[in-house]
Amino acid sequence: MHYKLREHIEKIVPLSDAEFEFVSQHFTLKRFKKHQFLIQEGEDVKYNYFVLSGLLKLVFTDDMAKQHIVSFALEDWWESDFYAFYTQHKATMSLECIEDTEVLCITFADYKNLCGGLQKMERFFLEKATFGFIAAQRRIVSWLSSSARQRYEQLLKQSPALVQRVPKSMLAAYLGVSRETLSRFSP
Amino acid sequence: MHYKLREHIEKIVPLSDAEFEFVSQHFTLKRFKKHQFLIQEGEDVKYNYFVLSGLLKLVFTDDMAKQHIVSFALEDWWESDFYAFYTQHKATMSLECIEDTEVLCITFADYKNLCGGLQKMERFFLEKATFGFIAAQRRIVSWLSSSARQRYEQLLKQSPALVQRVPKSMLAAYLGVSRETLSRFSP
DNA sequence: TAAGGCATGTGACAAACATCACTTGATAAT
DNA sequence: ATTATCAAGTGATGTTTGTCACATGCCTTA
Repeated sequence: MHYKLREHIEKIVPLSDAEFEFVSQHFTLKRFKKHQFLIQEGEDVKYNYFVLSGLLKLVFTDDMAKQHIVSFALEDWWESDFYAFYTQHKATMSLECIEDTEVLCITFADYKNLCGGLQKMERFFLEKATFGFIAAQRRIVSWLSSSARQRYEQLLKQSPALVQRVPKSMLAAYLGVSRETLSRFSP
Repeated sequence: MHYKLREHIEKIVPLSDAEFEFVSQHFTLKRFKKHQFLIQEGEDVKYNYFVLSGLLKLVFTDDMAKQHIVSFALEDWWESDFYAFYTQHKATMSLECIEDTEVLCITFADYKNLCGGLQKMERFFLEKATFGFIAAQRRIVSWLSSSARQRYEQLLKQSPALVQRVPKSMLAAYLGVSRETLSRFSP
């Protein structure tokens, strides 16, 4: 069961059958339909999510009610409002389905328990957090050093699969440009 | 020795004297003068640095030879070209002193050794990486949802100590606006 | 089949920001 | 004491991007 999770973890740390059985017990499977919310701004954040299939967007809504896409989550990604999840505060962002999506959920208590019970999993999450930080910092660098058009072209190169699965208006909300400006980039 | 490091770690995990002695053995103390480089773009990244005193800037230089400040490192911060450090690639950024600075250095081999030898330290670094990621994501959100002027005002509020220690031209390079534009924000 | 919703493109104009050139004042070096 | 060097402010001008308005085409659903 959940062979995708096992393969994902074993890219970083090898697991015996018994160890993976222990890991499995901490997760529950959930399914969501397009447009459903996994996290709503202002509510509690019960889970960290591992995406088995489908596509999610993590959205921040500003004072002008304008929506900004902080991150997309495809297959094999972990996603949540991490600040809210790790500190047990209310959500400052929402997490919404762009497509029908299957996820494995883990509560904060189970996350702690899993890391405490199996050192390999602490190492796994350390690796994930480290490279998550590096990826976020690279995005900051690309903001600092490139124009909106260049960032769009980088995205086309680096994530062609994503580009084909989401409307351009969402890519605009992710890149931080208006829909109209992005529309004028094509030629 | 290195009581600052001990206090810093003990904010997250308590340590016995023997445990801290073990931790200490993995670090070496170095001193640098203003304008010296701890990391040079294109070279190997031997260390991750913990800042005891002073101030560093992590700089990315683009194709137009324009310099962008990815991050400042004050007392009690960890800093390095993390991608290069963790993957043992060549540096893509440089790390330079803004003031005379004292750091504790740890090599990648010693980092691995420390995490393997003392589980608490793996938990410590997991906590650091997690909240480092969250902080980077918040900076992305502020890029997406605010103007240059608003980001400057946020910085003035959130890091008044930093603002007083670095020239405005560096704040501009950190915020991603020109020196001249930032200069016109004051009134 | 008709009607509504959504994604997309485009023109006109305004706002934000960058760039270049020049100046001033403070600090550091000889 | 004099010259460099650097931080910082400011005017003039151009580029990039946002906003508003409207049109088109596609898909869905009653």
